[in-house]
Amino acid sequence: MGEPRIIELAPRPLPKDLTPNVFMAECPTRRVLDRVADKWAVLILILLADGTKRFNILKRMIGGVSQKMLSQTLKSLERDGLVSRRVIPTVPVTVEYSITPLGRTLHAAVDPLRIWAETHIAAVEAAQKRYDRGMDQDG
Amino acid sequence: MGEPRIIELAPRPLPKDLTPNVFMAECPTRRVLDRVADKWAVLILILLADGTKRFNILKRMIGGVSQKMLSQTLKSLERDGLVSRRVIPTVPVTVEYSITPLGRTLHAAVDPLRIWAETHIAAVEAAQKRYDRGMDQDG
DNA sequence: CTATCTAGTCGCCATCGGATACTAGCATAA
DNA sequence: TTATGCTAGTATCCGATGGCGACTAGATAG
Repeated sequence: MGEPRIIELAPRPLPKDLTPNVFMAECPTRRVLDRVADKWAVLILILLADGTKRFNILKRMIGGVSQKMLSQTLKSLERDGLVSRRVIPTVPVTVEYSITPLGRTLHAAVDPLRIWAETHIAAVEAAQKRYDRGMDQDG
Repeated sequence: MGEPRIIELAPRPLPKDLTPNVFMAECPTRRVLDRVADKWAVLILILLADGTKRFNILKRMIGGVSQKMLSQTLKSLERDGLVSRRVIPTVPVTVEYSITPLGRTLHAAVDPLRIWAETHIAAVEAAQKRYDRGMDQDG
């Protein structure tokens, strides 16, 4: 297990032009990718990119999110410098979340995912129906 | 919980130009986004976009993935029509996984995530260090 | 007969995530 | 006065998710 040698049947030598590191569990870029590849983080980023919002507003706008996951994801995003948190000492204390410039660059990268989902939803559902029907009628 | 009314403090009427549905838990696009926002799916898509690969090759190339999650994620991706599976009746049965045309369109959307991770890794790590050090020295 | 290769599946267990309850200070309702 | 609700969370319980190792099966190597 120390040296997982790559053995390919075809003479293809391994994709060198892809990227050297994201596939290694220890690489920092991999950790960042793991963070980005999170459904709640993506939805929060997209919402905050449109404008500053309070905690409960986010909670109401993101269907199915729990307080726990929302506060937890917001905390992680804040730690990563992607969103900023501002406490306003109003009568019931108000907390505003905003996207940072760094977060905005990430939003530019994740928004195509939402676009893709909306564009290709029909194709995905058709594939699912086909898969669930048969799978054994060849393909 | 039947009708979670959206109440904004500011007169902003809700982001109409963002998207109408991804934020509703029941919307199909949301389900697709949940699938896309999966770390293993992203890594598999990126690898298969470079070329057809066998199960164990993928397992060795993706650091930290378990057989269970790999076969499970591949099955989901196949069901969604994003990758195709081909069984080759060799001596120990060989299974080849390829990206489909539909999967290739998704790859075009997820690859910017990898690029972003590699580009902004330093900024994220700096933000994390700052967060872990103080947090109370304003921000 | 034992060991190895293939592509998985199964069971055990730790962690993750969802639902509910609770905090705390002020406003409204009865 | 007591009760309820609003704010932004936290704590707890418990089911779902995911990782690890063992196991399958058919053939080949020794």
